[in-house]
Amino acid sequence: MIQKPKGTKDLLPEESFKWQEVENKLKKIFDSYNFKEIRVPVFEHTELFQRSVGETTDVVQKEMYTFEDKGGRSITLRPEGTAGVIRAYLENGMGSMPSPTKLWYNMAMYRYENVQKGRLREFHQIGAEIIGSSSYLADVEIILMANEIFKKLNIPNIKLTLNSIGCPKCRQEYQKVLKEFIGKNLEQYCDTCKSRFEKNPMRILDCKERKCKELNINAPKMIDYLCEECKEHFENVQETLKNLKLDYEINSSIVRGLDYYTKTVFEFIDETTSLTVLGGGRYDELVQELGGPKTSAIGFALGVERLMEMYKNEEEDKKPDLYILSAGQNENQKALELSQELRSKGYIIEKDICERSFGSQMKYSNKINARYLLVIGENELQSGKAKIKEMKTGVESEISLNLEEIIKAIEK
RNA sequence: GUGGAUGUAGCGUAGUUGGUUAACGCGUCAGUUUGUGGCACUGAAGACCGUGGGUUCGAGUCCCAUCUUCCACCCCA
Repeated sequence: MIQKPKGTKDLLPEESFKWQEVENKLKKIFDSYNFKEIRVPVFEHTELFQRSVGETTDVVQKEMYTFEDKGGRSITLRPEGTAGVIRAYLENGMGSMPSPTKLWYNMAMYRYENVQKGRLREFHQIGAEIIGSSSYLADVEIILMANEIFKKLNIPNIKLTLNSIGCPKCRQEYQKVLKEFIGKNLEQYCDTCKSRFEKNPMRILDCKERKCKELNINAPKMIDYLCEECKEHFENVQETLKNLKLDYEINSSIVRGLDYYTKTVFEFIDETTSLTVLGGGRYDELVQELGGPKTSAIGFALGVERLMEMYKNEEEDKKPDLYILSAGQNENQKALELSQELRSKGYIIEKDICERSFGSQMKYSNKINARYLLVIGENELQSGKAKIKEMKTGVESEISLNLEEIIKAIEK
């Protein structure tokens, strides 16, 4: 038997219904903030991700599904959503539409990772982006909207953590100080940290090795080296969140795994698994980096599979309103006609399509939890009268065999 | 990429120190029931025991490899 590729998942009806429920709820939230949906290609030119996500990141270095197509182009299955969205924003001239542009997406992502809990090779992210605002108010709006998701879905034990990683200006200054600090004990750090020292020293603060963590305890913090503008921006964000009574925690070790982030970065963490369910931040340089005009932006991405782990179904999938039981050529024909008419009126109708026996159809109608049962046999066809039965109570009533009467009976 | 565990019908399991046609429960389908479901009873279908090698007269049981799934590291959503 051929199995599905490693790190992929089949969504069976029971679960896909749960996904729909969540998707519908999120759609309502996005609508209420006036975000519009965007859909972009699953694959892009590899260069797009190299330029945006960053050449030195793990995502680009070892996790991308990259291949050459038959025309010799280097193509990559998207490992994240923002790059493609910004590319589409620029390519379609969305910058000349009323600004800011507020977009959301729900797309599959692809990363060649080692599979484990909450980690797949094909996974889904629901994300949102505000393009064209440098104000702290945009930060607040995107964080509020993210927070709304957990509230509306009744998901407890979610912690919001915040940090600011500054802008290229203050980061340069900070990195100098940081390198000085780390440089003193560089020998004691792990190998990956050592290799990051020159290219991207800030990533060292994110190392989970116990030894490195200890060494980092007294490391200078980015927030202490923010330039005036970044500092004020971050203070405004915090001030506003406090006024809104939205709890958060400053975590100076959040640096995010993608290079394009600036200023505010944040993560919503599931405290029971300590997995990041939603992560995001500001990216004021990315639009320019991808060839557009200087444009500030901020966004987040939510791991759908991770969210689903925490979400408890609130509704049940719909059951058939009516099962029409029939046996015999003419009877089947009548059942088919009635089914089609009822279906076009929006009712969920099930009928025999296997030419099964009376008894089998009875059992089947019960198994699929049909609300009502209508029997069409020889007698009914001749007399024009039929019995319709409410399955739950077993109560039967006689009706004329026509649309109006059937609808009246099942609407009861 | 590194380390550890796992793998028997759709699902959950049994399978005794290697020894004939791989067992059970649930589920599926059908019959008892050409005219009313759930219960019960009867029967049927469904597994080359993850895959490929090897050891052996003989392998679901032992060995090797490989894949999958799960866990940890790493990284991230």
